[in-house]
Amino acid sequence: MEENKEALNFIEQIITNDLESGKHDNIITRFPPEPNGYLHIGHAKSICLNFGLKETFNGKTNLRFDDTNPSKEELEYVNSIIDDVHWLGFEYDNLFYASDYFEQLYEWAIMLIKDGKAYVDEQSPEVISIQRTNPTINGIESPFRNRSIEENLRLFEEMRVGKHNEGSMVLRAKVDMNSSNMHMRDPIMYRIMKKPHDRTGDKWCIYPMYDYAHGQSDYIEGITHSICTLEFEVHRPLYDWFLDQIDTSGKRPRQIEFARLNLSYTVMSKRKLLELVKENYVKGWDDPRMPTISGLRRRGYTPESIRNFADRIGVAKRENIIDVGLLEFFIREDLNKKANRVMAVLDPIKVIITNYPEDKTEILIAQNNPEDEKAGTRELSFSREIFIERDDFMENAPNKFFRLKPGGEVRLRYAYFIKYEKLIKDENGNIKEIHCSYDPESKGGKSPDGRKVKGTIHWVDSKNCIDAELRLYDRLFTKENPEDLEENKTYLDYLNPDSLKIVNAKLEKSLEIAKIGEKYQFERKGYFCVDKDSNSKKLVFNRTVDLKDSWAKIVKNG
RNA sequence: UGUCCGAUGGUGUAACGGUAGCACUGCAGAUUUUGGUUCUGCCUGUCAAGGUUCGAAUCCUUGUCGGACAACCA
Repeated sequence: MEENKEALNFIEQIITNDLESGKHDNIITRFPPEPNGYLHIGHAKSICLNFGLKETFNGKTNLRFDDTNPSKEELEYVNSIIDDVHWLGFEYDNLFYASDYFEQLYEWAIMLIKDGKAYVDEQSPEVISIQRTNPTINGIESPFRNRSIEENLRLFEEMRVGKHNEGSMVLRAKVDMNSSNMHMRDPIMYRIMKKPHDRTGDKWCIYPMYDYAHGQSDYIEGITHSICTLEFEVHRPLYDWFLDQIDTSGKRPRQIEFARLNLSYTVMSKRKLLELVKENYVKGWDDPRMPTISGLRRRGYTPESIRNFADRIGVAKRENIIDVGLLEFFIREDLNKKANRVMAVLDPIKVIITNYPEDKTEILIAQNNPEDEKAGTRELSFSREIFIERDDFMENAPNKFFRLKPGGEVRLRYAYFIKYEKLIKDENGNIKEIHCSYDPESKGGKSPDGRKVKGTIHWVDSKNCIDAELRLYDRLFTKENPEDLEENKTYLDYLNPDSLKIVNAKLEKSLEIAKIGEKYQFERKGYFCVDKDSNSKKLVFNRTVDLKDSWAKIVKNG
């Protein structure tokens, strides 16, 4: 056997080098979400990356909430994030909060002031912005930039104790007002925000900004490789500048950026996802059409399928849009192995088997999963009247249509061969029922004379079936990249009006005891899972994904 | 416009100066009691132009195209 040597992505290569060179003996990564929304599949990529590094290099990974802005953050989000990380199958070594470090951060800020590297600015956001000008020309220094250390110390202390109003002053780092990198033009370290914090209560009314808090938090935790997305690339010089102020050993966290995940036919920004929820374009963060982890979970996706997906898409620095079809491939692959098969008729039409005894019911044996011997078998009831799928019959069928049609014979899965006899229509010409005859010799789906029947269709016994609501989902947006806007449009203009279709289906009786979250393959129709809206009176299923359908392709391509 | 980053089939991602490979998609076929699964085969690619070299996707130069940044958000 050839050794299966996986190619390393560029981050793994950096880490390998750092380990070989002796820069680090072991590595620590972190996943640092802000608790201001639910995690989505893009976060899953980051989670798999960070926790994957821990596994590959036998290191550690912390979950750290970047909770530096109490005006946007909520406990609900903290809890959902913890759930989602666990559900994906990862265990963090430590659970931390940036707010754990507020006191240390404050002390370092004092130190910076004492070093003459930070100052209190009393200008408005507008003025500060104007003075930063633009990257092509030098900035303008704040008139407060060079006030005395004593005054800075006094004012910063006053900010902390709440003596000043929100927006009246900020603490700024004294970096370089002429830098071509705007983030270096005296970035704001602290702002006044008189809002209680979920974890620190009303202890603080000043809160550190991301750029200041993030790197220092990494440092406190001993993070070796601080992995973030590409848009933070320009922040890196500032990340390093802040670390320069507290450490010169070189054994410091290193920020590495990679390209975030984009998926076709959906949006991935938290702001937009929040809007979809708040404005009721979807029914909550876990709506199965959402690209959130909780949405995918409810839709019927498995953690394995998402992890396999994350593995396969790789990690690089170029912008990308991954075809949502790839995600679907991985859930089909996983469910094909795991999901038991059952029969469900989504759009039922009645078939009467005229030569089958009126009061007879028999039990047939069906395989639960042809991909898995151990899945066992189940019993199916069969009688004179059954339901089949409306589009499994065609009155004027082309040659290539090998389901039920005049003059044709078809196999009822695990049951009998049946032959078309006649059609009963209502006064409007709609088909009411189909009359067929069966071959009693073909029980189980095989005929002793060995004749071939090309088509096999699914069915349920009309006397012994249950009703259920099926929610058939389609992509949420009609445009491959809903953020690629045409004139005068917003991404909302590309919402797919048919992203959810609800049908009432007939299911085989065995599904009666199906439990919330259970996943099935409805043969020939797709993978479905039991939704939490189910109750003892009514079962509700979500369609996770349909099956590949080469007949649909033939129809489509003529 | 200024700085930074990136560019390999339709979509992603490898190749670390030495045969451009893999996955998905697409197409064709085989098998099949799911038009599913499985199996086989095929199509399509190094942004451009120069240079270095026996040899360049890879190194250098220039250009082109795409992205990020100019929040008291993260």
